[in-house]
Amino acid sequence: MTTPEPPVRRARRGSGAVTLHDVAKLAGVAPITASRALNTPAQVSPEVLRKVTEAVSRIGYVPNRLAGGLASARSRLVAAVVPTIAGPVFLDTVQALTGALAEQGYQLMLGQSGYVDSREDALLETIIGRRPDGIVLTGVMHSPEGRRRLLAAGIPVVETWDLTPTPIDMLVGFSHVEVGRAVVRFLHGKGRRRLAMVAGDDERSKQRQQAVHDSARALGLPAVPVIEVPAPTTLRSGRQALSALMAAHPHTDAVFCSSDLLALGVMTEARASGIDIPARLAVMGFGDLEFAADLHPALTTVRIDGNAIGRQAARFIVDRAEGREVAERVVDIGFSIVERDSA
Amino acid sequence: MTTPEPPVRRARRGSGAVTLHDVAKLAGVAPITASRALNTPAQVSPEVLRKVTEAVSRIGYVPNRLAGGLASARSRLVAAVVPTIAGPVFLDTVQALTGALAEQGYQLMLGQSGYVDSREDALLETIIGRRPDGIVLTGVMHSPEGRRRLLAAGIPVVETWDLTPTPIDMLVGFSHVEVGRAVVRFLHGKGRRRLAMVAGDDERSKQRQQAVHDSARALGLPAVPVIEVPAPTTLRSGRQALSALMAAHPHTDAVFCSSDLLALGVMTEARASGIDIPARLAVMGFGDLEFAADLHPALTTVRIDGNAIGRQAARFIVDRAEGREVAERVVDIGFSIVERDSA
DNA sequence: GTGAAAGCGCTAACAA
DNA sequence: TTGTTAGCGCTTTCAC
Repeated sequence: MTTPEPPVRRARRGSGAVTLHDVAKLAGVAPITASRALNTPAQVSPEVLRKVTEAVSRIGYVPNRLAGGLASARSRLVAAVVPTIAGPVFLDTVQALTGALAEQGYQLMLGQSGYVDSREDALLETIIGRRPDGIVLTGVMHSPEGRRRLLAAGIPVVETWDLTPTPIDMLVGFSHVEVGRAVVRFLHGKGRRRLAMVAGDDERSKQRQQAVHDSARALGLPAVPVIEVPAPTTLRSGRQALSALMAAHPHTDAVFCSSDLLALGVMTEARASGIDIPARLAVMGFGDLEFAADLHPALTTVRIDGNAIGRQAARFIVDRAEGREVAERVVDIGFSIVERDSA
Repeated sequence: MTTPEPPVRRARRGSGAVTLHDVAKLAGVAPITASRALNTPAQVSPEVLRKVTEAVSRIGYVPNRLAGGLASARSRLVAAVVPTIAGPVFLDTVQALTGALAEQGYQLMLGQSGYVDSREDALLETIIGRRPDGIVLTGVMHSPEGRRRLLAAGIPVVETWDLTPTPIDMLVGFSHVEVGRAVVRFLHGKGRRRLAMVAGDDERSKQRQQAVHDSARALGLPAVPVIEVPAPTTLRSGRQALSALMAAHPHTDAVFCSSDLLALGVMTEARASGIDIPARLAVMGFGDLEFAADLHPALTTVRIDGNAIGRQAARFIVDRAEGREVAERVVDIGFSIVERDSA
């Protein structure tokens, strides 16, 4: 007579990977102690710390952050949304963000809002599904519906590259209106009177356009024609825009472009059609990308410190994730006009 | 007289977020059924599907992918490593990768190997910790130690932008040796005899250098001087390189640059010092970035389809993650020489 | 087609 | 300082 078999425990086999359990066993401590040794080493005795550290390197343990994130409700993941990564404008910001986050043990997930047929809500859904500790919106407009979902999910949000009057949460940017004004003052101060703009069709560009328009009027300058080009801006659209501009407004003596790449396009077209820069036409860019200083003539442009924006955004999110209250939720990173040869 | 209180269950409160349990309750089914309705709708009855779908949208349920990934050992996360995101070379690849993965419900994590004081093993550790379903190495060299760790972790690896003889796992790229040969043949065919190179100091560039050197010798051309510039390549280093080159080798009649940005720098410097392109000096780039066609003169360059590389890499990884065996693990994406005006 | 039970690997809460 | 217990939210396994 046989005793009834106990129910067969068909335990799900783990992935076979080394787990914290293995470390703990090898070190002769409880798993939680091993966990503490790794996460808050100050809380364990030097002896335990040593044993755990040794066990970790002996068996090549790499903590499973999925499990850690699930248990602690802190994923150490940060999402960044850009219109497209292919435009050079936000690269510095993304780079700085990635780097600064990595230094703190956080990682960046990249989302592109401008990608073909990706509806905003689908993007938000994939992002929220990862339960990131924060989300950085860069050069991105978002629907009221999107704002609500983000807020509802309780995810800290940093908006960047703008200074909206009603931020969702945190904000690091600068005033595009001020940029518009400063550029008009600058060009006016250089004796330019017939200004024009070549501008991308994004929201921030529109703000600068409006400011340029208003400032020009205030200074008694003629109306400022605007050639709109689709975002993302390219060298090609800069060339086309200048040729359209000169056809319609041949007496233009200064062009403010909404990106350095557009400015390069304008300069390229100018050279191809024998327009002297800056004698006949002043050209200003926006962004101060790395190449701006080395163009010929060197590009006068509006310097935006994308790197600083990225670092501040990272600081905001890490502070919030670590439970530190963020005193000032809005940082104006400012801008400056870098005067070179093209204007 | 009071009955003894049951032991207080201080259950850890959930984050308060809506879970699959809530959906199931609302739909009147078991959680696992709700799970199936969402993940494998073909397995449930239309009636159940309807109820679950409705419940989801009613309470705004967003699945927790951390939990899902932990339970299923499939994170639907893919890591990409680039030297730095700030250089324009790999942008198309990263963009295509992000987009193609997003379409399949996967997400991209970005890692930069060239960031300050980030040791390779630290980067690998953070990546492996997320248990990604795949990792894409782009323009990145990796130590034998790194290869072993990746392999040991069982993570599918796609190397890109090169055709190494001993791939770790999967590979999508092209032959830099062939590029070097083709460029020399092309320039030789155009009657150029005194070739030179301006080259970044990365490994792939070295392969092209060697090939150029060998091909030139085979054709009986004089030795090809190389001006090395640090990676990432910039417009500025292109300018400096040309001026150094012309000082040392004034009779050079063709320059092959290891990036379009370098080529733009060379062209800029040439113009600044009155060197006519292409009459006096032919210039070739590498990459065929978006701006190349619109330069003045339009840049003759080696076209690399970074977008296709990204899409193929995504396909490799998704195929593997979905359990489809990848028949051919190496894809040569090829290249072509785009003849324009500069050479 | 649907469900109960168990567990993925980790950490919060409590207790000692 | 260390350990026990009970989950985090989901999917696998097995059974019906």
